[in-house]
Amino acid sequence: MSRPRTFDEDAALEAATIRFWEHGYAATSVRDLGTCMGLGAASLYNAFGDKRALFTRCLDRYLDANMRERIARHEAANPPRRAIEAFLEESAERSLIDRRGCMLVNTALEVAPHDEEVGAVVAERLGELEAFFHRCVERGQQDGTIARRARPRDLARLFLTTVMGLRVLARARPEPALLRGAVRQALTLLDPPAAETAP
Amino acid sequence: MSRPRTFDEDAALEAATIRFWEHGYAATSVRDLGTCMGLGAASLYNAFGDKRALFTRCLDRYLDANMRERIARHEAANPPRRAIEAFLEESAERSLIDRRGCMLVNTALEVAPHDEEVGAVVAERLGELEAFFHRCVERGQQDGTIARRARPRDLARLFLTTVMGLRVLARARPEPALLRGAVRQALTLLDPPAAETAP
DNA sequence: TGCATTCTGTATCGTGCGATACAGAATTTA
DNA sequence: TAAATTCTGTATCGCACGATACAGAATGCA
Repeated sequence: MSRPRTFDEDAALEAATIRFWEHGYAATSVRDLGTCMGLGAASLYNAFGDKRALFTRCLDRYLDANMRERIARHEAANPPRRAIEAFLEESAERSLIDRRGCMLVNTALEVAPHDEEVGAVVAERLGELEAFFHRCVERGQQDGTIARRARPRDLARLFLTTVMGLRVLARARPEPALLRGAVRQALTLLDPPAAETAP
Repeated sequence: MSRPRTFDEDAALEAATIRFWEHGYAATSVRDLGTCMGLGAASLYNAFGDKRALFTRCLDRYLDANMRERIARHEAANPPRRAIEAFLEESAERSLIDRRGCMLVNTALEVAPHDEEVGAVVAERLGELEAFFHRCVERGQQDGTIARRARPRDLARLFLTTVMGLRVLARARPEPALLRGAVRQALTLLDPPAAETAP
């Protein structure tokens, strides 16, 4: 009943997500959003509530399409050790290619400290990423591809920290050698003691 | 000649720095600054130029009083390996105690991507921190306190990444076990191969 | 066809922003 | 003491912000 929408809600959300991703929360105005979504102010408020509600929908959308997608993809396609390697390497390469950075990291710094609800979402998603690393380390240690000397909990914590750090560094120093070097060094923690790796 | 200032420029800069540190660049208004600095708008603009010029002075000030001070202090008081350990541990503890996070990290994400000059300052300071780690690793490898298997360049890059990552995580998950675990794991890279540390 | 309902475009609200104008107060130099 | 210069408090500029009001357009249902 009644008049139907003349715009594609999903496409509009996608456009808004990109805008928030590129410019952050505060620096994106409702007029910016309306323009890039192709909506008047009335349609925007009618369909999505206020700016903050739209942002949280975009954040969830981004995290599903990026973080969760990446975890699932690497975990499905690779054995545990390789999944860790692939995730970290992809994080570095994405940071080098895409100047927008990571919306999760941007949000963790800009919004999370001043917004309890957003903060909880960010914390939960960081927990998911940590859990991914933790699973992979445990399984890799079981199948012998990952050195057993490290505690899975701490290793997962460091990998999580490394991903966050890569995203920050990339914003000011998008240098391949820097990011790849950091990843290479982090991944040495997976190697067996090595000392004499020879047969 | 002429009427002298009735305020302490250094104290005013300190107050402005704290404000920018806590709220970031965009979310700090010139009126906020005037209030916390105890200045009218005219005095503020007369003494410091516009908002952006004041910010860059505050950023430099912050980095001198924090990052450079910390590097110098740890490097002067400790042998190289211990300097790295102390710096990373202090980074974690500061992140846990001080909810403001690190102004360098905040700026790297909020301002650097949209401001070439600020971006150059951030990149240069990150380079200083990387150089500190690099020096310590090289010296520690020479005096035998740091394992020789790692490349100093990559190890320095990872430590830099770790510090950045800690600051991000702390904003959304200020959990001692998380930050300390990551630091503990990063520092194992300094240990000799260890192979069978067991009895 | 006509009523109820939901969309959409436009105009506008009140607020706070960065920045400036200006007059008067305070100080040095002559 | 008078002139010149620089500070300071206040008032205000034009603008963009997030949000809303309202009338008209478009649909479903009776």
